[in-house]
Amino acid sequence: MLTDEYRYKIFKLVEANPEVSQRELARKLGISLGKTNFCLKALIDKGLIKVNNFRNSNNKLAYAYKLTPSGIDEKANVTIRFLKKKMKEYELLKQEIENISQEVRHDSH
Amino acid sequence: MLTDEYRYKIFKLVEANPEVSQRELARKLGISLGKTNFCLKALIDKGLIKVNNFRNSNNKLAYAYKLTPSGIDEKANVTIRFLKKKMKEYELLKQEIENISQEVRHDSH
DNA sequence: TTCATGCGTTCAACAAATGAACACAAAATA
DNA sequence: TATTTTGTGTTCATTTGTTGAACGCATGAA
Repeated sequence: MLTDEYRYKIFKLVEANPEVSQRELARKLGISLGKTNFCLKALIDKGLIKVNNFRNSNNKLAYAYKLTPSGIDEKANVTIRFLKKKMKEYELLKQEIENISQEVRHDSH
Repeated sequence: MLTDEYRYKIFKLVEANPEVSQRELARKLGISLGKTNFCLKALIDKGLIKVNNFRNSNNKLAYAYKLTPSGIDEKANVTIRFLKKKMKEYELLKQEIENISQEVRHDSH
């Protein structure tokens, strides 16, 4: 399942390091290789990321994942969406902590 | 899967309203009836909650879920554990929001 | 008696995630 | 050159977690 969390993180990681492998991506995302492949391919299929084969400094064939122009746009959108979601979570969490703290104080007195 | 979140919420809901049905519990927990039954039974099997059959004011047979003495102890423990977990989440979330906010500011300038 | 309601319980079906296994290409080694 | 090793993306059977319709049962209502 491809959520904004993974959209955001994949865009960010790929932009920072286009030569990242799917295995390393999986490790950094904290998810399995299979899911990483699924999410990444979804972004590729939508034309937001493209795959380049290129020769690196050692003349070795390597993969590079690059954000397309629409991918760059989408990264900005997703980042804002994800941030807003996190800020909402933050407020809810703050309230929940206050509520539980009050329960704890109340129960122990 | 029975996590501290549901342990905490079930203890709290059952203590506040022992006559709650599993369907109402499910609704308040925001999970399915099957999962509610699974979690509640786990707490019953551990001797933390006991089931009473009793006659209510209309002489109708009804169920009541009551925290046992060890259940009351465990509720206090779980509440503290859950609160600590939420406070850790809170700090992580705060940091994450700061990081993303900075990215957004940086990218748009 | 018969029907309707509401209870806990079950479990087939679904959804999501995993990671071992695979085909392939390049590099390293014999 | 030929062979083995390494590292890539890809696949998919398996596992894990969740759902909610369906069931048996007990009570109240008709």
